[in-house]
Amino acid sequence: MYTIGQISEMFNLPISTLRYYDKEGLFPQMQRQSGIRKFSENEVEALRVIECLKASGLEIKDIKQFMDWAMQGAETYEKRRELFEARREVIEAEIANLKKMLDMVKFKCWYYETAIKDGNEDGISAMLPDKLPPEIQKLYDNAHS
Amino acid sequence: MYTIGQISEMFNLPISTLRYYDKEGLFPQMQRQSGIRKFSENEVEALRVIECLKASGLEIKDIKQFMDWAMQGAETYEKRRELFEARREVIEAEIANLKKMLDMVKFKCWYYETAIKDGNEDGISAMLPDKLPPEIQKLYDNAHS
DNA sequence: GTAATACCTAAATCTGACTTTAGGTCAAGC
DNA sequence: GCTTGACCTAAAGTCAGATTTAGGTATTAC
Repeated sequence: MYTIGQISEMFNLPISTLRYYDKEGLFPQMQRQSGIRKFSENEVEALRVIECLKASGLEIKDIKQFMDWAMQGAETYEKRRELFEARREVIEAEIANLKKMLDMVKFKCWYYETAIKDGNEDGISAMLPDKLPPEIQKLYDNAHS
Repeated sequence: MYTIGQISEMFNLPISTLRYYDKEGLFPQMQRQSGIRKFSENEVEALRVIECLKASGLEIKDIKQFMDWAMQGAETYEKRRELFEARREVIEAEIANLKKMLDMVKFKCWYYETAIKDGNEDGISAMLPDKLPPEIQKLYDNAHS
């Protein structure tokens, strides 16, 4: 059993955020001892799921919907499975997009390193759009596809 | 040269968003013809950089700062390089985190598939935390590390 | 016994990133 | 000549996700 302060440190989340999540109904099982929240393993696992659904772009109200389904038991297994299948696709798409953005950023790192060495961007401009060094060309092409 | 409507379709961004970016100073070079915005290759490339910096979590005002640096020329190469180096670290960390979240989501997909097959969660509970099928155990361990 | 610390609530406030509203210009088609 | 469509502005409005404020309780430390 943990206090809200311990959970705040454990997950590196402000206490106010944990209270806000509780108010929004994201810990439907949480117990209290004379008004004070008691976070058990159940809430710790809930918080891991919350972080994961949040990272996938799900809104708080939809995370609450999931928690409500979880309270309803076996009859909502299918809905919950579908939710996670959908989040899986969203996260996979987001990783793919970030990899593309990362290639743009790596290209820009090379770009400014080179501009600093040269003192200007003229040499780089002359190599655009398809006469860049092979490794850099790959980054550039992916970032511009 | 493109109109705002063409750019809106090209980048799948609302026209109001493009006007907002312009108002915030993200297209410092943009020309106009009798009041109407003319997006050139320069602005198209700026928009690719905006999308990339935005994906890395940078705020609009900091993207504007970058555009201001770009207008100042060679004296800000080093600042711009540092910015992209920092964004690179942020994006790499975000990809690593999303991969962990993805493992949690994959674990949950398996969890509910299995619960549906079994009609309950009892069999799964009995395997937790370290007697899951090997592939699933990997997902679970990574998601809970 | 009183000061510090950790918890509590309800309600107001803040923030960033848009989006909508209300009103206007301008060129093309009928 | 007038309607339609695509553009324009400034200012107000929206929204999610917190965070802050203002007040209170309860336990421990000195």
